[in-house]
Order: sequence, then C-alpha cells, then structure tokens
Amino acid sequence: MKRVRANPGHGERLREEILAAAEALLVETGSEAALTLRAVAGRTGVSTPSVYLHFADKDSLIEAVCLRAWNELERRMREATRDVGHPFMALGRCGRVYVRFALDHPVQYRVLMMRQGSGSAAEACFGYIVAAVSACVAAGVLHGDPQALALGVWSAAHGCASLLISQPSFPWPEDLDGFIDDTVRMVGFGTALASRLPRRAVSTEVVAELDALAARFAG
Amino acid sequence: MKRVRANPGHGERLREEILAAAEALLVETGSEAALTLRAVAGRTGVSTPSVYLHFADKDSLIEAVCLRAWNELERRMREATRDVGHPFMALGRCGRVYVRFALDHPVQYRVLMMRQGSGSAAEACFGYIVAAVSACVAAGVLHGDPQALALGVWSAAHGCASLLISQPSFPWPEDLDGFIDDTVRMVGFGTALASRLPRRAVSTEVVAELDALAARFAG
DNA sequence: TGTACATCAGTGAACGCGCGTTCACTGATGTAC
DNA sequence: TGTACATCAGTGAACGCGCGTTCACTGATGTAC
Repeated sequence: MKRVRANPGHGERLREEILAAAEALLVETGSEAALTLRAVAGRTGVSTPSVYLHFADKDSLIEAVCLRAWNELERRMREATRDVGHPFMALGRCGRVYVRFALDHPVQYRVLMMRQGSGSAAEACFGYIVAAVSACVAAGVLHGDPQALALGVWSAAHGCASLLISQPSFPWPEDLDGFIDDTVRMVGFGTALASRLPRRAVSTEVVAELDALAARFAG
Repeated sequence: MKRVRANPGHGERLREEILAAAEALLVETGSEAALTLRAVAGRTGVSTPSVYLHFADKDSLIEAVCLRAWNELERRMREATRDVGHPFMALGRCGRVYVRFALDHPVQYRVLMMRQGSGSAAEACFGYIVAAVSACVAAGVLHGDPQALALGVWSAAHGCASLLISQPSFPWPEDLDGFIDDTVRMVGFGTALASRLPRRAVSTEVVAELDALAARFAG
C-alpha cells in the first residue's frame, strides 16, 4: 500500500496519525497486546518501519499513546475543583473525577498505573490528590502530613478504579456512580476522622461514639 | 540433560518440582515474563515438553503457580480472625493481613488480581472480606448490605496493596506497617461512619462534628 | 532559466529471535501367561 | 521361571509463528549556482 508522501516540513502529521491509530486499536480491543507496530502501521496506512521515523521504539509509542489521555485528566481535575467553595468538597470531586477518568480510559490506566514503575503519569495523579489534600489541611479540615494523607486517599481511589477495571465480572452495584460516590465519602470521612485521632485510640470505642453523632443527621 | 526417571506411579513428583521451580523463577525475577516453559523445564532439570505431562498449557501452569500462594492467605486469614473478641477488630486484622499478604507475594498478586478477569483468586479474597464485614453488620457495628460494604473495604485494601506493588518508587512512609495500619483504620472508621449516615448528609457538616468527638480521645 | 545536488518522507524485504507446542520415539518397569 | 507385551515417564528435534528492528533503497521536493 502506498501513501501520499507528505511535503517536507509536514512529517509531523504522520506522528499524530500514528498516535490516533494506536489509541483506536487500544480502545477497540481493550488490550495492549493488540498494539503491535504492524497493526498500528497498517491502520495508519503506512509501512511498519515508518513508525520509527517518529518513535524511538515500541515502548516510546505505547507511553506516548497512553499519556495522551492524561491531558484530559488534568482538564477534568481543574474543572472539578474550580468554583467549589469548600476544599473538602473539592477533594471529594477530585476522587470522583479520578475514578471516572480511570473507567473512561481503562487500557491507558492499566498500562500506566498497574505495571511496574511507570513514572510521570502516576506522579501527575498523585500531585492532584496532594494538592486537594493540602488545601484541606490548610483549611483545618484534615490534620497531619498532606503527603501521607494523600497516599491513603490515593490508595483507596486507585483501588476502586483498578478493581472495577480488572474484575469487571464482580457483583458491582448497578448504580456505579452511586458506588463511587459512597466510596469517596467513606474515604473522606475516614481520613477526616482518623486524622483527628491518636493512633492508640481503640477502634471499638471510637465506633461506639458514632451512633450519637449519626443520630444528629438522621430523619 | 538426563533426569533419573521416576518409577511408575510417582510421576506426580515432577509436578511439584515444576511448580516449585516456576515459583522460584517468579519470585527471583519478580516478573512473569521470565516464566517461559523452557526456563521452568531447565530449572527443573527436565526437557521442555515434559511440562505438558502435568499442565495442559502455559496458562494452566501460571495459574497453578500463583494459586499456590492463596493457600497461605487462607491460613493467615483464619489465624488473624481467630480469638479476636470484637468483629470490628477482626475486620481490621483481615485488612492488615490482606495487604501484607499481597506485599509478600507481589508477582502472584499482580498476576491474579491485576489482570483481566482472573476468577477464583479474586473471589476468595472477596469472600474473606465479606465474611468479616458480615460479622460486623451482625454485631451492629456496621450498617447496610454486607456485600456492598465489603466492595468498598476491599477496594481500599486492594488499592493500598496494588499501589505499593506497582509504584515502589513512590514516597511511601518508612514505617510501612504503620502506613498500612493507618489506611486500615481510615477505611474502618470511614465505613463505620458512612454506613450510619444518609447519603444526603452534607460532608462539611459531618466533618464539623468530628472535632468534638475527637476531643474525647485526645490527651 | 537550467541543472546538479541535498534533503526529506517514506518503502520493501529481510533478519534473527524466542516462544508455545507437537510428534515420533526411547527405555526402564510392571504384568500376564 | 521365562518371555512377550503394555504402560509409564520422559526425550530430542523440529515446526511455525509473529514479533521488533534494521538496512539499503526510492522518488518527489527544495535549493545553490
């Protein structure tokens, strides 16, 4: 198959086409195993070695493809936290956006977050959470080291996302957004409460106090 | 390389040797990519086709190898929940044991839990959590559908484990067990509190009540 | 304005690799008569 | 007790595959003189 050759200076166009084709392959098959250089080149309508004109090797291509989605995460995060009055609400929105983003880009999330030492993508995710947690600490709604608190929050959000992605056959609630909501609230409340208590506080005694507190929100 | 042939009726011995060799390869390299039939056979001191005498194909071998570790999870879970007075304490122990188990068997956990539809291993994990959560619901310390609650708890525990496994280069606290402890407490408190509150309870109002509660555990 | 040359964006064929898997075979042990 | 045969636990060589990657080449466009 012959392709109309781009004029000198416009070779970058092919780079975008390759990325788009690779992304489409990833999304359609749902598996990174389908991402072979031959398949990508074939879909782009170009010979296989042409991929090397724009990407050093296969790994570079895969990384570039998956990182594409992260632009959207950044955009969604900014949008979710803008114009939210209370930082604790903003943190909750961050959590929801995070899990939703992962579910909307399952393959990319899997490749960049569920394999060994991915690097920049994970750092970006963590950065957003740390920022949201820091604002809560600054506002006095959470107490302690923001980075440590963020690791806990991030763990829970990541767990929700990655379990949903890798175990789709589980008895997840029909109302997925409701479940995500519940999980986010659970993590928020838990972090808020745990960050106020000394480690030696006995769990059962703490729980015993919760009924009285909850009564004020009942009815 | 020639191997002393087992006497008829003792062919099962090779099966165990193959499993042990495959497990060792997995643990030493930390990667399932190293698990080729040639490598396993070579390490066992046997020809490659001999593996087919005991395993239908490569996938069966990998699954069998990784499932081996799950016996230990069951043992640890039973041990952790035995002789624990309060079911809420038992749930906390389950969480700690779960994450510890994952960290002690990172490759097996990755293979069986962080890939597409694994099946029995995930079901076993979930089963333990559901049992522990159910006991808490029965004791009145948690409220709601045990299965739904368990999904949230499991998400958080899995997230903690899988992030630690796949992002080892992150700024995890030096005191890993302390961090796991904190996360487990956070999830426990969060679930206990969230399960008592109606969904429409405003987060910020709830958090505002926590300071008074925490004051009773301070000093 | 014509011509020689450099550059750029690709192509086509092939290499070498390691893998999972298959197949016909071997040779010691156990068993039937 | 001897012998023919079945069975069991393996072996060795090879097949075929698809992959990532390399290499020498092409041919249109732009540029220098």
